[in-house]
Amino acid sequence: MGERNPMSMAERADGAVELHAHQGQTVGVGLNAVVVAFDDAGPRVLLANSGEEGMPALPSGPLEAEHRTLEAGVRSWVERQTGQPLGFVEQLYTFGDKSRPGTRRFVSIAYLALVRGAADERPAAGWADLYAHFPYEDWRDGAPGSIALLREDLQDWAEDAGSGTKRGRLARIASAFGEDGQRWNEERVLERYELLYEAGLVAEAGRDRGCAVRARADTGVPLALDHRRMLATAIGRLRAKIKYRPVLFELMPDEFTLFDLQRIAEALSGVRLHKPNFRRLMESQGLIEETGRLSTQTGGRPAKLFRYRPEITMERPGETA
Amino acid sequence: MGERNPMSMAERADGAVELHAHQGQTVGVGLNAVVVAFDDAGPRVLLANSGEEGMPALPSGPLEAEHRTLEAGVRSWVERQTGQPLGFVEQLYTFGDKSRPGTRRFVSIAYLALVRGAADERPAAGWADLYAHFPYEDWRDGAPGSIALLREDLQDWAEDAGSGTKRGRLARIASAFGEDGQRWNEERVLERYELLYEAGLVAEAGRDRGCAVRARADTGVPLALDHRRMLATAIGRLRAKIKYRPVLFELMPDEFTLFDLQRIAEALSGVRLHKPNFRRLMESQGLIEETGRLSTQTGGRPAKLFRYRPEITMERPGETA
DNA sequence: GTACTTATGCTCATATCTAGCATAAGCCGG
DNA sequence: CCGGCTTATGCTAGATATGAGCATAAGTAC
Repeated sequence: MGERNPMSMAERADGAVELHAHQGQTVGVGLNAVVVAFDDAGPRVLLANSGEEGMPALPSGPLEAEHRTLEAGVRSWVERQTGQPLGFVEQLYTFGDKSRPGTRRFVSIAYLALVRGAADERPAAGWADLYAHFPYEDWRDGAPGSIALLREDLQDWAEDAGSGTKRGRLARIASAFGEDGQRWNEERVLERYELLYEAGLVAEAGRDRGCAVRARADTGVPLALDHRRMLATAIGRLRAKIKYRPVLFELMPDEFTLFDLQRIAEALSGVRLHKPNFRRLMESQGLIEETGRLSTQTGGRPAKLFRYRPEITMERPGETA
Repeated sequence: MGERNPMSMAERADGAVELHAHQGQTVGVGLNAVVVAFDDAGPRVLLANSGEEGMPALPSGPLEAEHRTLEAGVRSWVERQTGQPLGFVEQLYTFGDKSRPGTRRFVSIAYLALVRGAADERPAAGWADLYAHFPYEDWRDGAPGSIALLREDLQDWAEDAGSGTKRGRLARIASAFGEDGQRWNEERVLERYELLYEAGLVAEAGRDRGCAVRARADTGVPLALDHRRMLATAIGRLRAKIKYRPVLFELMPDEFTLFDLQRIAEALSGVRLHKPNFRRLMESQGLIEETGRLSTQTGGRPAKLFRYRPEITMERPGETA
């Protein structure tokens, strides 16, 4: 229980904590970052080394006195741990449930960050394939192979319950995985992950409850603590946000083709888009302009290069959720 | 920086109430609630008494050991301070900037809550008129009287700056207040409040900086600390959310007419809606059903009474942002 | 030059949103 | 009982956005 166990504040709490708890508790505040980028291999997430059971973890650290703002604290920790400076940063969610009775409470404030380029430019940092942690979220080449098995596993879990619970579970499964009639809603990433967790189909569930995982389907590479839940929250938020805010450009280089843009939109949302429509949408919004140059890297007809016009957007960073 | 261990949150708990990080940081975690309801007089927000300069404050209190979850902590504090039990609760944002050098850091987790009925049923609690704090946000009867003067005040503030800053300020004003061409976007509540704060046009700005407020326009009743900012965040989120989630029903009685529903939607969003279109939208979504009864309270033709069908929605509470 | 690849532009059908108008069905004062 | 008032309810035309397919342009590889 020593230094090796990274976020084990909970276990280290001394008795004084509980004794005086009625006064308002001893609370540790942690900052976590889901840093997303994109390279030739696809969407990536930045991971730091961790101790806990060897599972990789998000970059994170405690809130410190020098941090003028929470956001500054996140930037500082990520850069210290991975060398990666952050561009766009936005608060995601604050997690603070009491983990186990008798353990010390820990509040974790999770952030989403987007950076340009990943392994290409900064191979030192620990970039991982985003979809390695959520294989069932990638529908770019049609329904993932694991999805049928996954549904069966979930079905079994629903069957195990009493009729009341069972109906509720079936409804939630249908809503999250788009079963009857409804179609796949790519934004419900967290809903899906939570179902899998409750159903005991992800490794974290087995770890936290000390029982074996009975999943036959591939439910992805686990992360330390509740970091995969944070990642799910981040992906869901990002998938929703790219539809109404120009966040995509935070991932793009200075110059790009419309198809580059589309590839990234598809990679993040996990679904294929109709090319002419995507192009029309982008051009109609007035957020980009031609640079006048062409890209000959296409393999076919050269594509016009565009640049983002940040003047258009004057969103204030941070809490504009 | 003795500890290089990236995730060394393992700091000793040393005081009864707060954590001393080795950098000397102590953190208190507070919970705040923006509780919104609706009565005959319009939209209301629940306020608790406060000490600070006599300004009213949101119900709030420190996170305690008994609170199993953050949300449970919020419910507990609101009920303790105002007697009001909460229904729908959703996390809003976590504020944690260092207020003044030398002061202890405080992290505040703000929640949005919706309850049915306000002064009607529970006159003891401190319900205040929501738009008393944001008079310029109520466009139900056309542009508020203060808006022209407000724009002039903001204009003056922009003029005061150097040309670079000035352009930025003008752009932000135009974006937030919908000046040239753009029309009023009712969701940008926080953006507007922050502009007014920066421009020194709200009482909190004068209070925090110790200088006089030069506003000629009515910029609303101030709240303690940064509570009006939280309220602005809540209103913005709520205005956005009623468009794509059935949150409106959290404010409604069991039975209501379509026009009742519309009045509340208008009260929250601060703009008038087209009656036939609102009605069509509500009826097409399948979220409500007729009870078979009629309301004769209309003053004209009696209106059909409806009830909400919660079976339809199986949103998980909490983090489904 | 021919085959292949990707970019780009256009059109049509379908949903959704906006706005105005017409009718229904209660109340009220005579 | 009647006309005038109020509010509820229903319909429809036009504008705008979305979804999907097809035709053409302009490079590369052989």
